[in-house]
Amino acid sequence: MNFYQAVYQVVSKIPKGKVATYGQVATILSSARSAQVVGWALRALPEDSNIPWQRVVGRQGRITIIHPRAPKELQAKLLTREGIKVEKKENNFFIDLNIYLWRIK
DNA sequence: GGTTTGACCCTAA
DNA sequence: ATTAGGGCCAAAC
Repeated sequence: MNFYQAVYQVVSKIPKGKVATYGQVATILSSARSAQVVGWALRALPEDSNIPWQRVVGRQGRITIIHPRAPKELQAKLLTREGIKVEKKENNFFIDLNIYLWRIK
């Protein structure tokens, strides 16, 4: 299994209503400095994928997506639909990690 | 196999 | 507190 597949496995485990950070996913994969590669993996997903890519955000809870087919407004909308409160400030979207961060027991 | 590319993150100032 | 700069690393060429 390649790194991308491993990323998809972890992301699939993020429960609905929670979010994880790129760095967190990388850390789970014992590759703490590969946060950017996690983003790369998600960017490679097909549009009709069933992977919950919208549940991954930046370290500060900010939506950092850059993808023509998936604007950040879409990610914000999908998260809102899952019951997550998304805050818009200055053309950016933020999630309160104190509330919504996925914590592994 | 060297080079390029960033849905990132940490550090220093 | 806020920001610019640079390191990171797997894939695609």
